[in-house]
Parts: sequence; C-alpha cells; structure tokens
Amino acid sequence: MPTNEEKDASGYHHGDLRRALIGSAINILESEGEAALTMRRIARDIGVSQAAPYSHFKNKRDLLTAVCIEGTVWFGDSMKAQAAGKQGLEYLAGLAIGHVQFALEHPALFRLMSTRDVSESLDEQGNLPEIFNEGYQLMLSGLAAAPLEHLGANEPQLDAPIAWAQIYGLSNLLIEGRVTPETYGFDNVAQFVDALVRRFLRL
Amino acid sequence: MPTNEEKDASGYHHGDLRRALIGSAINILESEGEAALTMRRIARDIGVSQAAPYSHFKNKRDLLTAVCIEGTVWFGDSMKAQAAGKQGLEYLAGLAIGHVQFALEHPALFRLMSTRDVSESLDEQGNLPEIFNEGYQLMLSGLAAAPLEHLGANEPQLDAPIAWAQIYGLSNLLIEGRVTPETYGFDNVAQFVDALVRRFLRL
DNA sequence: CAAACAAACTAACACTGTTAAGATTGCCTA
DNA sequence: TAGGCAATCTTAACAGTGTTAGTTTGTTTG
Repeated sequence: MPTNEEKDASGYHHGDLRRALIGSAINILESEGEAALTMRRIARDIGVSQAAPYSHFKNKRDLLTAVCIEGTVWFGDSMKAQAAGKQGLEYLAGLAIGHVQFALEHPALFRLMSTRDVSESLDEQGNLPEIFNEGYQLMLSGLAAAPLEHLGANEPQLDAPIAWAQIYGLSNLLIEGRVTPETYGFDNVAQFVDALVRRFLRL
Repeated sequence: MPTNEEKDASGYHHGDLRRALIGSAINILESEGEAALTMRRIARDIGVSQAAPYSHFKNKRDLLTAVCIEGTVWFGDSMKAQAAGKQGLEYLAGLAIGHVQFALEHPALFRLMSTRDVSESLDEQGNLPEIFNEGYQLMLSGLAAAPLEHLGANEPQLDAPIAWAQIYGLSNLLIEGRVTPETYGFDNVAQFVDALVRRFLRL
C-alpha cells in the first residue's frame, strides 16, 4: 500500500506528482535550457499523460513559479555559504560572490527567477515579494552589520539598492556573456568577481 | 511605378517588407508585450501571408535580432540626449540616467535586447558585440573623460564594468518591479535614479 | 460495501514556427 | 519590344505547443 510518497506502477495516482513535476522541470531547465522546458516534455519524462500536470498546476506559469520558489532556497544557501564565518565587509563580499556563483552555476534558473512574469505570479498567489528577494534581505542584513560609512557622502540608506543593483547587474552581464574576465586580465571568474567586489567596497 | 518604398496594392511585392516587418514587430512588442509577438501576428498586421516574412528572415530569431539592432540606436540616443552639454562626472551621470530612462520607456524591447539568444545571434551574423554594447562604449568614454580617482583605491580599470553592472542592474530591477522609488522615500523614478547615481559617484 | 472525491486518462481545440511547392511580379538583357 | 529570370509573395501542410472537456480509475470515507 503506497503512502503518499513515490510512484504507483499502475498508472493512475502517481504518489507525489506535484513534487516530481517541479523536479523534472528543474532537471530539463538546467540540462537543456528554457526552450526545451515544455509541459508535455515534463509529463513525458515522468511517464504521465500530457494533461496530468494540470491537476496540480493551473497553468505553465504556475509550475514555473513553483520552480522559482524552489530556486530561491538554493540561491539563499549559495550566498550564505560564501559568507559563512566572515565579518563586516568581508561578510558582504561573501554574499556578493555567492550571488554571482549561483547565477553562473544555474544560469537558466537564475534567468527564470529574474522574470517579471514570475514575480507578478508570486504577487497574485499572495506570496510576499520578500520570499523571492531573499538575496536582497541577506544583503540588507550584511549592510546593517557593515555600513559603508567609510565611503563618505550622504544618504547611506541608498547603499542597499546600489549594492543590490551592482551585484544583480554583474550576475546578468556574466551570464549573458556581455562581460568576460579575460577582457580585464583575469583568467578566472572567481578572481574577477572578487576584485570587482573589493574595488566596489573600497576594501 | 513604385520604387523600392512603401506598399503595392496588388498584393505581391510589398515594396519594403523587411522594414515593415521590423516596424510592426516593434509596435506589437511595445504595445502588447513579448507574448503577443508572433510571426503570424506580425504578418497579419501588415496584411501579408504568414510565410512572407521568411523571404526576409531565416527565422523568428533573426527578425528579433534585427529588432534589437534597431533598438540599440534608440538606446544610444537616449543616453546621449541626457548627457548632452554636460561635463565630467555630470556627463557620466547623464549617461546613466538616459540608460534607465530608455529601459523604463521600452521595457519589453530592453528585455529582448538583454537576451543571451540575441547576443549569440549577433555573433553568428558577424556583428561585433560592440554594436550591441553601444551603451557600454559610451560609458567607457564617459569614464575616460571623468575618471573616478576621487574614490581612491587601486585597479581603476575595474570602474568600467562596475559602473556598467551598476546601471544595468538598476535598470533591470526597476523594470521588473523588484525595486521601487517609494520604498526609499522618492515619489518619482527620475529623482530616485538621480540620487542613486550621485551616491554611487560620490558627487 | 457503496458513494464520493481526487487524480489520472484520452481526445480535441486553436495556436505556434517553419517548410515545400507553386504563382506572380518587376527588372534586365537580347 | 519580347522573353526569361530571380526575387517575392501565395497557399497548404507538418509537427509541436498550452490548455480544456469529459471519462475512467483508485482511494477514502460513511
């Protein structure tokens, strides 16, 4: 007697199809890109009919939204992992490097997470936008612990959106191949990002 | 006898269908968003058969690439217009404001221009990536004319990608609604961006 | 054990990008 | 001025997409 976990060989009643759909979607997204991510393909990979997903998600948009929510967890983890054990400005730099690292390791997922459609969908579902912006929240806490007062000038409350835009933009430029480390004499993305963050923070 | 301009009432031989396709694509993109931008829709709007566009573009990707090339002209103009008549750091700030302004006025076009697919397509056509990155080139010239030496620290050659990432990220965050001026006490995007740029440049 | 309910199924719809094969046209040459 | 040719457009079709309607199955509850 199958509980509510895993599949059921008889065809009907998969077990936990919702979770399987999200997992399969992430697999396809990461291995073959967004263009290959179709509802029918996801269903086929799991071995279920093409209409089955619609028992668990109203439409494709909702499935993608669920994928993005899953992604935010990894995203936050990646940032925290790089910042762990560090203090002050170094903590902040670690968050930034973790951010870029996640974007480079999961470009398709990161792009999807950056989509306006998805953030609108999150709103409609009643999810606070903060859920999605966990990275931003981390950055805020980092700035609170290490204010950039050494930089001088006024209106320090603007440092949060500035730092956020900075690291978000860098992640995007790297992903889309618009900026490459080689251009600036680095043969390694990590070193390049590290130098950029240090220059930005005036470390 | 129609020259090579405008349409031809007889059905065949439109006149300059290629240009008309690009124009129609931009119209649909700006007024109804990317989801509404289909090949068949573009053809229908012009009053031509659904296969006609394929006499001028190999596929949809190529048409979108042409649209983006068109977009870069406006983009550069928008930046230059805001920077015109200014000097040094003010010139740089003007470029940044023009950048954000373009993104906010043409969000769908800007998003399309940011697509990896399109920049790859540009590469394949032999177009230098610099064509697309006119904004970046402008930013470089601005930095050359107004180096951020007053900010101290070393490795000033990194200021270019930093400034670029900064303004690119800000444009994206504003477009996707991830950041709003109201959160920081501004009731006006222009003022918000102006304050951010000034804080960033330590003006 | 029967009834009710959730979750899967099959089949269909309108739409998409794209291609193949044929029709029409304007231009260039003889 | 006539004829051919290349470019440009047409219609028709294909496979694939998201999505819905109606049906069947299995589980759970009374």
